Amino acid sequence: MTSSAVPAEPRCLVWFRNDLRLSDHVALTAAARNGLSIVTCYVYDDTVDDAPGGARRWWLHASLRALSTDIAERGGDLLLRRGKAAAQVASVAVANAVAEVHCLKSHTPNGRIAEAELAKLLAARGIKLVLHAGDTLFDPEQIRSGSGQPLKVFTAFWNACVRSGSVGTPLPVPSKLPFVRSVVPGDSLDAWALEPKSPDWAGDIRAAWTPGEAGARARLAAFAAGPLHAYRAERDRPDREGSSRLSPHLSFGEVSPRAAWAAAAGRNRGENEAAFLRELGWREFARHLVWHWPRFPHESFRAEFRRFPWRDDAAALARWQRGQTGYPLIDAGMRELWHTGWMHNRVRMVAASFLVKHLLVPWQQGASWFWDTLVDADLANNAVGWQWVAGSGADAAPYFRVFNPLLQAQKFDPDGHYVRRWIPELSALPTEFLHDPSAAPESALRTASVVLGQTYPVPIVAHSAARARALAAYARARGNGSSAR
DNA sequence: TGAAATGTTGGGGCG
DNA sequence: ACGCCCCAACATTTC
Repeated sequence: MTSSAVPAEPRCLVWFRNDLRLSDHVALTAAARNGLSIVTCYVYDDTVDDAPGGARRWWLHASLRALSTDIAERGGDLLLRRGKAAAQVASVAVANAVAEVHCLKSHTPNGRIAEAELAKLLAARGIKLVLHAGDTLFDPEQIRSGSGQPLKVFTAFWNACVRSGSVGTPLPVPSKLPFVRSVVPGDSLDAWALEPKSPDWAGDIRAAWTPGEAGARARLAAFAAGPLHAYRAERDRPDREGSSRLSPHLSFGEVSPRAAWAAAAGRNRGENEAAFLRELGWREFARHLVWHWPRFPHESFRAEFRRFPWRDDAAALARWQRGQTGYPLIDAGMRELWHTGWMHNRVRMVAASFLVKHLLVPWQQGASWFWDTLVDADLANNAVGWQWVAGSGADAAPYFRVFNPLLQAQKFDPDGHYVRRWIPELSALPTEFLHDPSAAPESALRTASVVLGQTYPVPIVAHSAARARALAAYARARGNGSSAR
């Protein structure tokens, strides 16, 4: 195919990023209103350090296929390009002689760099770049303290958000979308080979999820009709279907935060609706922090944690990754993550705390594993979550809040359904011993065919000793801090 | 969006 | 009747 064709009519370009939807898409809606024909594109940039990990590549493949279909049904064509985002978008824009490029504004360091480079490339050709704020409910740049500073405490941040105005109604898919084909060719999705081939490890993930805008809307509707009504308490129960499971859909932008807000913020907003909206608030807060502190994803926000005596323990990290720590709740979570690309939030907190505090492994190593295995991995949420657990972040859990995996299991998986589901080798143990097999009597282990150290590991560390070690390490880091100041 | 150690209180058993 | 002890239950402090 040649690329010399000149478009017959004036065009604009909509660049899809982490916003793989047609409804409530402010950039698409703006483009649909400006009277120009619309070319659409997506760029897969795997040259950046926050390129999608394995689980997200699988999801991206399915989601792009869904978006391509949705666009094709409306007479369009999603052009696929691979490489540096700014260069690719600019080349598509120039070849199609577009007047404007529309996209949603990013909050990540790499996203912002791409926008700046793109603006420069386009300006040199007289093309306008129009950035739209549509990835958050409230523009994270605009929310400030009374003295104009960015906010470091969640509650103050969320109060400022809520005070700043009401959240708008989600936009429908534009009724008229004058899509046209690009005059230059793109890649085929299959050629990107985003799906695992040999071995195909995505079987369980495929069964657990329906990527794409339609799947996202169905999930939101099912959540709003059911679990939302008991969300405040049930969201803490990994043994039940109490959470929204919207995170991967939100992270790819298959559903907008505004649509999620609208599903819970309507009439009779009670404690359950408020609790869900508050979780959307943490997503906003994470974007706010990363916007104002672009180093947040990479280094500890609080200085004393940059000199923390972390351990370089590849063996411990590997056991944590594989779900072989000997603490059933943690191992169940890590195996749920590996098999489904997702882990219940309560278990994420306990498992993350265990890596950082019981094993003293730097939070970045845990964040990196989550990045590769979570289908919902999001740069801001991931870093803010890990730093919250580690105690190194803004408005973080105090360092001495060390989760006791046994107590957490007894409290949030009281009947052991969650642990039994993911650790079948322990499933025959009576519930009273299930969460702490190393304390079970020999007879119970024998009856359940559990041989500690063989069929299931002995705990990698003893809880009380590990807790004491973590507190001592923190005291050392803090002590160093005050003397070095 | 903790847990453990420590302190306080009050009922009941008992000499 | 009274003081003493034990200890569970609850509250506070500390990590």
